Amino acid sequence: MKNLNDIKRTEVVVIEDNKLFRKTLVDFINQSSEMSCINDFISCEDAIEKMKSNELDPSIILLDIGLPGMNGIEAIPILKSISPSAKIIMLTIQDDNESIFNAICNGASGYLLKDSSSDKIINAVKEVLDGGAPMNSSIAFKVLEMFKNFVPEKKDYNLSSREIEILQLLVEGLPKKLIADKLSISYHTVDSHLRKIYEKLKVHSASSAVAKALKENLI
Amino acid sequence: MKNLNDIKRTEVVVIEDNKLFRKTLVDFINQSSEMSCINDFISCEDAIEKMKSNELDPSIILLDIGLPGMNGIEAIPILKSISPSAKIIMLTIQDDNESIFNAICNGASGYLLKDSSSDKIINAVKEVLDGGAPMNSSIAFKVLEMFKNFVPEKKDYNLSSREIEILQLLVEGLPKKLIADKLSISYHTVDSHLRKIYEKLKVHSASSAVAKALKENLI
DNA sequence: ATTAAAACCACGTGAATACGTTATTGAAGT
DNA sequence: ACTTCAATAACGTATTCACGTGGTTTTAAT
Repeated sequence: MKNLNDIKRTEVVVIEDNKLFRKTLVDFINQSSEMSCINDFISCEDAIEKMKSNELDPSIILLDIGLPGMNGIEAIPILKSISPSAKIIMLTIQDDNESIFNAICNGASGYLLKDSSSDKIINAVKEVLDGGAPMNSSIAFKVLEMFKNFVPEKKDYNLSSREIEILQLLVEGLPKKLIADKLSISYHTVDSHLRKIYEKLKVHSASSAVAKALKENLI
Repeated sequence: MKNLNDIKRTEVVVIEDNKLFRKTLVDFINQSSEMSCINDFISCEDAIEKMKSNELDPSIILLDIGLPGMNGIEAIPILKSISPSAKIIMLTIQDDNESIFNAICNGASGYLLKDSSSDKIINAVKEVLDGGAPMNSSIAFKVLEMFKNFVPEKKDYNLSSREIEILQLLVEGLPKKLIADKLSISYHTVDSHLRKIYEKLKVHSASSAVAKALKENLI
């Protein structure tokens, strides 16, 4: 029972429906010298209600996804609104892209699988407090895969730099005349550049050119 | 000196210009029982040449970014073309978004900072072979940040479903008349829908509407 | 030096567009 | 019952557009 009050321990909240796993987690946290589990909940609804009324403000929330009632992902933004400074670490068996994607977009700070060793979990808490985003390397792999999907490989239409410049202004919504003004060139020059752009992109309207430019990252 | 030939060791190649760090890495790899460093290079040019002529086919390439001559990021696709099954782990001091982004897009399988412990590096190799993508949690954090930037939070412009339908066709590059034909409605109806869309999106041209629709994922 | 390509400019025409204004219908909400 | 609103439709007009066709100048590569 030494060192209990020597330093301010990191306050952790656990939200997990499985009784055994929850107990294991809580015990593990309390056994460490740096952390203390100030509360544990069986559901998000419970956590949200108690955190509101009791004004709990943990530094870390360990959150399962597969919970009865409100699932962990939906709970993220709500928990964040109650306790804005809390960092949320997902601790779950769900490792499908959809879950990972939504957790990230909702603002989770870390994503571990439940089969992680207790050491890893404790360590993840430290890393999150340190500004990191701990995740299993298999999760990281999926994130990278998704990431790559977001970046379309750009075909090369051989646009000159001037053409790209004009395409950019077109994407900004400027009509030919204003493009001409902005570049201090004649309307007719913009016109002939645009024709060349249409030809290269194989389109026949400004809208199509804009769509192609944005979809294929030409700008 | 036992166990040297008991099992097939994972063949690793190191590309790193700093002599001391390279030696440290190589020694560490060779001291482990699972891996063996079959070659180490001071530059990408060196590695590419020798790997081509000697038909080296390592399972893992540890690759620095900040190399004299060709940098590590440019080298990724070349190394992959020579040795397609090789997984590449970046091991570098560069932790700017640009470098991370490019390494990922070029197909790196892992991304560690040089200050990682040797244990972590050895472990990363195992994780990569296991289909994971090991990375420091600070790197992971940056990846998540970039990831979130790719997913624009969509504002709600209160477009009706019909308006969205028409906006989609506009994005496909169809002129009003063809949109009308496709939906079997009058040109004038499309026209008035588009006016409403422009009004809601606060734009004044088809191009701008297309740009906004694509940038903000309205479709 | 010659060639090629990018960037520049001009005129005209028919088509398409943006927008003011007005109006009918039917469904959803109060 | 009343109102609001999406969806439909129409007419006119000034503006902008796409594209045919004709150029010049500047820059870069051979």
